[in-house]
Order: sequence, then structure tokens, then C-alpha cells
Amino acid sequence: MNVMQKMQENLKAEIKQAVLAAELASEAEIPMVILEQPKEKAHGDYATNIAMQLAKVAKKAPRQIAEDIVAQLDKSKASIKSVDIAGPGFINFFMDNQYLSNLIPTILEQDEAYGASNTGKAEKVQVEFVSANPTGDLHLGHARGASVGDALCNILDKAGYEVQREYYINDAGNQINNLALSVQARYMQALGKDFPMPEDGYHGADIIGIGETLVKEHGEALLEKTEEEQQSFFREYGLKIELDKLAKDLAQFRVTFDNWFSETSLYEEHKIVPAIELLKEKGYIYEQDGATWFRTTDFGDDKDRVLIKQDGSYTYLSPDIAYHKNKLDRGFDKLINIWGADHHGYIPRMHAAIQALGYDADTLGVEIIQMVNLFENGERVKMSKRTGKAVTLRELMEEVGIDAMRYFFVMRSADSHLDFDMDLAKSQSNDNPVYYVQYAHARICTMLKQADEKGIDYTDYNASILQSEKAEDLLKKLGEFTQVVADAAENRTPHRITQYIFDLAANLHSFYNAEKVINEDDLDATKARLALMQAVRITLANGMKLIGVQAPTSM
RNA sequence: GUCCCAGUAGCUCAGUAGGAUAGAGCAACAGCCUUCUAAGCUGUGGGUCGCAGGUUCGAAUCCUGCCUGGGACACCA
Repeated sequence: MNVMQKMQENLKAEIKQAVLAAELASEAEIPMVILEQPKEKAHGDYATNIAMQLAKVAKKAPRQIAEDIVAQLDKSKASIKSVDIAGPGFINFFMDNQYLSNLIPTILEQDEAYGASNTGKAEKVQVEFVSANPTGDLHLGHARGASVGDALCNILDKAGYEVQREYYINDAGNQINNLALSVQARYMQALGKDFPMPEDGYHGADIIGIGETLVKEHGEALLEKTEEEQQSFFREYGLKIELDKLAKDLAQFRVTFDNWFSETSLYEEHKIVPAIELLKEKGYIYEQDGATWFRTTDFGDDKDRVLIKQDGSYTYLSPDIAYHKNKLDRGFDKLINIWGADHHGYIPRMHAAIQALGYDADTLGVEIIQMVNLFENGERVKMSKRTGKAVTLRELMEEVGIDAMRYFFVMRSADSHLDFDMDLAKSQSNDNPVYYVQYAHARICTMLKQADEKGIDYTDYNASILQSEKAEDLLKKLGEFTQVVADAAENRTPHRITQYIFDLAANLHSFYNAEKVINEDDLDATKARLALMQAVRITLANGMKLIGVQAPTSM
């Protein structure tokens, strides 16, 4: 618990004590004390609506209740400077902000660890994300999924969860056969032969490249293999190339995984039959029309789902159930899947599967990433998977840069559509929020460097000198960071972090324009401000790290 | 037709598990560089929170109906 949280807990305890002392309610009747931070500064640092909540129990007017509570408060004990009663019965607290100066030593000492908490209680969480089919390049939607997933993992980790990042490789279904056929066609075409692409083939340029590489490496030799051998060869070869490329692109995008899980392994290790058998034992399986059905309607799904088709093959749901059973068997307390919007219809049946396997529905949380629309020159760039003309992750990294992408993709809440403005992302101007935040960090670095060059050592700073309004705003903002990270983790809202660092950067710029940090005529104040700057720098850097954005020392 | 997500300033979006006069950024307008980076700061204007009911001390937030946009509704993956 950091300084800020400790102070809030003190305040809550003191309010509760006052309610009891005023005999307004019994211990059991007191609702949870909620402190909020008012938007208006005039409403204090914190406010509580407890008087309104108690109106029914105490059978008194809220304002009267508020006065009774205030009369019983021990101000000094809870570091309260003054108290107001306002509006319908809000109690506004103005805090003695002396405590804020304790923040700086805390932040400087914790450094890269600042913002960490044990909110997650070391719960084991697995996050599965991206999981794009290894049949082509990653595109815009995957990039958003990767950004959000990675940021969420970082945030969960910071908030005290034990996180594993996993990529599920869809290497077993039809799409891989199509990949093999597509590679074959491109190989034949590279040999100059007239060979048709399969109907559902992958038309991406990358596959053409694979065909050309194969010709370089093998010439016509592959033609001597049997058709079956060729299929198997093209399949393995294509898969390996595609996977290597995915991993490489993602790594460049600063996204890595702890585990790459192969769907095929579920077949090879015979995991699917036992999973279905388990559901059968529990009575959720029935046969009809020659197919095997899973009664997902028992768990609120619209209709039951087929697991084994008439022809004896599995639907996609079967390996998916086996996969999730496998995840749960690995001992995770919580599973999080990050899916594209086009998969949201799958959520009810996966929740059904989780429950049928004997777990609470909320053991699995599914985050839906809404679509990304790309805009360039004010116009929407149309994308088509068919023609392979979709904008790829790699192209975008080259064109707009990784920092801007990472920032933009988590900037909005994941479940709302995102308009990605290429021109804005590319622009090196104050319109671009990434630069705004990075610039704040770079500015501080410059100041710290200059102080260093002037031989100013601020290790013996006295933070309590920092009394200006701007300095206090900065300190308050700094103090919120740990709680913001914890909230972002619990609500799975990485965009909170971008909002936070943007606000913190704004406070920094505002401070910078109001006060000159280095003033050799007033060394005490200079030292205190330098320590403050270092604390802001650390917090900004930690925040940026959570969303995968670099913190430049100069710009 | 059924289900999911969204609808908040001219544009792009926040809105902290029901709270006070609904907030940012961009765009518009007016100012600030002999001083640590102007990629910055300060100020002004801008709203029927899609529409209509309901719940209560109090609703952008919860409930019902409707309108609009997007997505999903396979024994595809």
C-alpha cells in the first residue's frame, strides 16, 4: 500500500468512526464508505456521499447527518486540513498535503517498480491473444489485439498477478490444407507452370515469396515427390515460414509470448476424445441426426452445438473445448481470451464449455477487440482479405512507427471501434498524443542532464518546500498511479494507462511553463524541483513501458 | 427475424461500478519564446448525453420500448 492509499484508508476509517460516534447507525448498518475525487477543485480532494446514503437509516436530512459526522471527525488523525458540507449533503475533504512530499522519496526509491501492487494476490492468469492463423501476414486488427493483449499482460503483472502469455496456433484445420495447396500453387507458378490457386487459397504476397524461395532452394526437385509427400512438405514448410514470420513481426512490435500452443498437439496427444468423454459423463452430450451434440443451452446459449459432424470429423468447437480444458488443467485461476469482434458469437458456447467442465463461467473472461478502420488523407482505406491488399502490421510499423501504433491501439477502450488516423499517427506534432507524452519525458531528461552538468546534486532535497499549486497537482497525479494500474488490471482497461500518462504529461508541461526548475540562486528549491522531476520521469517511463511505448531521453 | 457492441461538443473519444455546474484532444478564436526543448503553455466559445417512458433524494450511467450504425447468427475455421 502506498502513501496515497494509506491516507485514503485512514480517512475512510475516520469517517466510519465518526458515524458511530454520532450514533447515526449501527456498525452493521453502515454502508461501505466511498471516497471519490471530485472533478471540481472547489469540492476538495475527496468527497463522500455517506450522509445521503444514511438518510434512510438515520431518518434525518442528509445535510444534518453530514453536520453530525463532521462534528465527530478527528481532523488531525486523518490528515484533514478542512471540511465542507455542500450540495445535497456531500462532505468535502481538503487534505493536509504535507503527506504528498513523502511520495517523492517513495517513487525515487522504487524507481522502475513504482506503480506495482499486490492487488492480484499472485493469482495465476493466462492471457491468450493474437492467435492469428499462420496463413498470411498480420493485419491491422491483429495489431490492435497484440497491443491491447500485451499491455494488459504488463498491467496485470504490475498489479501483482502472475501472468502467462500464450499464442494458440491454429495448425490443424482446413486452413492449413489450404495453405499447403497455396504454397504448392505458388511453387508451381514460380517454376513457370500454369497452376491454379485453390478456391479458398491465400493470395498474400508472402506466399508468392515462399514459392520463389522453394524454387531457389529446390529447383524442380520437389516434383519428384508423390502428391502426398508434396502436400505434407508444403504444409510443414509453409507453416514454419509463416510462424517464424509471425513471431519475428510480433517481437519487432515488442510483443512476445511465453508459450506457443499448437492445436495439432491436441490431436497428437489425444486430448480431444477425453474432453468430450468428460462432458458425456456429466450428461451434456447427446446424439442426433448422426452427429454428436453438446447441450450448451443448459448454460444459456441460443442453441445446442455440434461437436462431431455426421462425417465423423470434429467441429472447431471440439479442439477448443479440449484446449480450454488443457489450460485449466495447467492450474490457472483465470483465463483471458482476447478475440476479434467477429468471434463474439462464440462467447456463450465457450462459457458453456467452461461451466460444463465444472468451473465458474467467469473463470474465462473474453475481451472483444472491435474493428479498426484505417484513415489516410481523410479517407477510409478499404481492406480486403481476398485480394491480399490488407494493410499489414509490418507495413504499418515501417510507415507510422511502433510507438505511435502501440499508443493508438490502446488509446481507446477495446470494445469500441477505432478510427486509426495514419496522418495523425505519423505527424511529429503536438496533435499527436504519443509525442506529447514522450516530449514530457524528454524535457525532464534535458533538465536533469543540465542540472548534472552544472554539478547540482539533489540527493539531499527537501520535498516539503514544494508548495505551489502546479507542484501539488503534479504530486497528486503521481500518487494516483498505483491505483490507476490496479484499476486497469481489475477492469481490464488498458486505455486507462494512456489517459493517465497523457494527463500526467499535461501536468508536467503546465508546471514546466509556470516554474523554472533550475535556479542557481535558490538551490534548495531547485533540488526539491529536480527530485519532483525525477519522480515524474520515473512514473511516465513506467506508464509508457506498460503500453509498450519507448521513453526517449531527447527529441 | 434473433443476439452482441456502439450512439456524449463540428470531428475523434473519456466519463472512475447512480452523485454536485457532463470532461479531454483536434478544429475555431485571442494571447505567451533575449529565460531549463513553442513537439509546449494560458484563456474564450461550443451539449436536448440517439428518441420516449420508468425506477429515486439524484440517471450519460439501471429497467422497458423504439430509431440509427457496425458485427454475429454454419454439422466453416
